[in-house]
Amino acid sequence: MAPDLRTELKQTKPFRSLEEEAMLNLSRTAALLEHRLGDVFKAHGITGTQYNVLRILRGAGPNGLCRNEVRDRLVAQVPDVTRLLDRMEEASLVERERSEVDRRLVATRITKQGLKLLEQLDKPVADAHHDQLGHLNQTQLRSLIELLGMARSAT
Amino acid sequence: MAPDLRTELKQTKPFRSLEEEAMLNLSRTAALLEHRLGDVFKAHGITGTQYNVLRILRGAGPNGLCRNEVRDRLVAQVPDVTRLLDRMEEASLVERERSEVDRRLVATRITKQGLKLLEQLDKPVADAHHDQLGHLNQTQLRSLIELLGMARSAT
DNA sequence: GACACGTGTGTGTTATAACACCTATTATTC
DNA sequence: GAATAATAGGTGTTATAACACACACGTGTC
Repeated sequence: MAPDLRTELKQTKPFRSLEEEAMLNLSRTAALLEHRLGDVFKAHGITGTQYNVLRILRGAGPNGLCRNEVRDRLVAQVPDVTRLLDRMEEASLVERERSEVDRRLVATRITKQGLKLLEQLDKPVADAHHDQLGHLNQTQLRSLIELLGMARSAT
Repeated sequence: MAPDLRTELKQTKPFRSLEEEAMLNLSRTAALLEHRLGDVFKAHGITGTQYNVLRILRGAGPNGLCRNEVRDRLVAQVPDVTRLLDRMEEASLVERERSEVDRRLVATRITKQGLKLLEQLDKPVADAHHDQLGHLNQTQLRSLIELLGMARSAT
């Protein structure tokens, strides 16, 4: 049932190592699943990264977070958080206010409209996750999560 | 040792489902590993996607492949393969020639320079793979590959 | 051989990513 | 308390991704 990546990509040559095979499987799987998930976000006018920011800010509460804190909590590394937030502010999903205490800081908060959008997305996103990974049982999901965690913990 | 993603991202709320946790782990792991691998490519003036194209064309041999065949074999989905190949042709890594048999087709082949670059990259890329995933044993790598394959095979 | 259709490729445009650099404010050192 | 470093944020520019569209060629049908 589980398709072999080499067949999937019509590759003629075998992988040179198990590490290489794992890395390519990882890239392809992430790209495929993110692409499908991206369709859900796109239907609501945002990108996956923007969805991530909204969830981070919802979790942060009414005080909001400054730019670098948002950056550090993003799942994927984004070098230009300023303009990402610019676009979201333009879309009225977040609001920003310079701190009075430390005038270097700019707190970013999620707006009511941003919260509303997130609520609308909660179910379709959960459905998409279930569609894509629901056929793995709990043991398999836990094992996958564990192995991915190990993969990130290279010395 | 394997870090918990929730801690890693300073998340206050638990994941809503195992599927969600697996998806986020997948995205983050792929982004991290691809980013580090990207540094290797960047040091040689190309991107990860371009490296992928070179490997595809090396595997295809002297007849080359047409654009859509390249597109279908790419690990990640790229909508604009034409200009990707334009840039690589500009860099003398590939060459293109319109087919005499079917004048719609344009065969793309890897050049000697492209082959040379690939050879230079073979070792550093293998090293990077080993650095990043070498601490997993064979059983773990096979298990990871198997689970990722299953994740791609959603109905 | 004229027509509709499918396929392969390329183009125009906009949005975003990526990278290097710059400014403002605060903390630190002497 | 003046100089220096460190931190937070923003800007300018280029490259690439993403999307819709248009053109060229081949195939099948009548």
